[in-house]
Amino acid sequence: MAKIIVGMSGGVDSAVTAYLLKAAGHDCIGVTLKIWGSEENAESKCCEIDDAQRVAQFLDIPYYVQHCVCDFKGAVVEPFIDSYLNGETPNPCIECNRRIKWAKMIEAAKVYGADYVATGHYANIVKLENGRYTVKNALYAAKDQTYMLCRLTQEQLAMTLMPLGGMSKDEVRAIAQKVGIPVASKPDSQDICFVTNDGYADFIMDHAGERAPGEGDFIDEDGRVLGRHKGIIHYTVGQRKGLGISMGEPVYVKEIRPETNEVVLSSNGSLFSTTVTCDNADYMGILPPKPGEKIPCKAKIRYRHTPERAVLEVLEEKRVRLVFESPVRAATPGQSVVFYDDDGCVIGSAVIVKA
RNA sequence: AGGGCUAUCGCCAAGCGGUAAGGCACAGGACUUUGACUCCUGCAUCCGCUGGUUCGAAUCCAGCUAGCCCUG
Repeated sequence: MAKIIVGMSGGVDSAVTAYLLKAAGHDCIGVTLKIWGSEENAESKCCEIDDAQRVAQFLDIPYYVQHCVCDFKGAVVEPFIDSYLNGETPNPCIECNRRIKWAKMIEAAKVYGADYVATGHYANIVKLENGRYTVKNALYAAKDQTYMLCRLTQEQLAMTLMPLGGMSKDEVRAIAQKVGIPVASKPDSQDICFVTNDGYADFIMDHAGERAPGEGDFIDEDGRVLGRHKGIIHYTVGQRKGLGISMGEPVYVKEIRPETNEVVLSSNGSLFSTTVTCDNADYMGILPPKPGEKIPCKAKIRYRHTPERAVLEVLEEKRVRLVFESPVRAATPGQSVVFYDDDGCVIGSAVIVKA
């Protein structure tokens, strides 16, 4: 029997996690990180305190709320905005997991003298033969969340439990249903949690102030002006909808150029690339490799992308290049690429800078 | 000023006397931790205007209007 901090979002997954651990005889403490939102309403979808509290009460476990709005702003929201202003499409959840969620839960574990922290993520934590910890694909690929967990540290992984890694969403819901957990039929959350109602663009415009970018030109690959865009932050590479421009055939965002405030449009065909250059590399299942090393792997270009065969080439300490066996579509600057081994274990990750 | 050509949904575009294809864009929905991709559904009772010929016209005729081209 262990003492475990269970991160509770107010959703079904974390509720079932807490239930399972308690049922297994562990001493659970529910914790919700209040990450965003004002006093009254407007809570983030990642920390619906009311629901989380009801679940904790139902399960009869101690429950605490940890306030970390300030840290969250600095570690997640600011970089998120900067990234968009820079023409990228960030994955804020990845940074949030490492720098806020796990950091805070582990802090709480120390405070409450807990041995582990647990979450309702669909992933498995494994200790490899080389002694390192990593996350391994969930049994059911549809819900696999290893992508968002790719930057957790060894220390964090060493004391984390994810009991849902071998379960399907249906099984989890069934358990919640059977046990009578209050949020059993609550819909899955999606979208970035702190962007509540207005959507990304408004959110960024509200927070960017002076730096908010204005309208600019849509151009084709040869530089010809095709029309006007609403501002760089409204677009992401590979996007088709919402361009409002009729070319006879579908056109997609190929590139975003913050320096000139231009958005380059192209056909679907020219969105594919075989090599993807990344920065900010981080390693999980292996020790950081040396420049010049080449590591065969399977890589994911975005959250919903089935891993594809590639070779990871280490260029510099933090800089890598992925060379894919077959071209990948719309590699997007700002998005993380996660490399896996053949067992579905995370080798490491990096952030795309250029396709 | 003469001559020629064109005028169909926001854009492109079929249609050639028998009762308005399609693509793009757009809207709604499904999926989704990229407002992404993808998928599903919807989207001109009307063919520049006015008359005429026909059982029947966007399709033929006349006039008008607009745009383009050529010749002075």
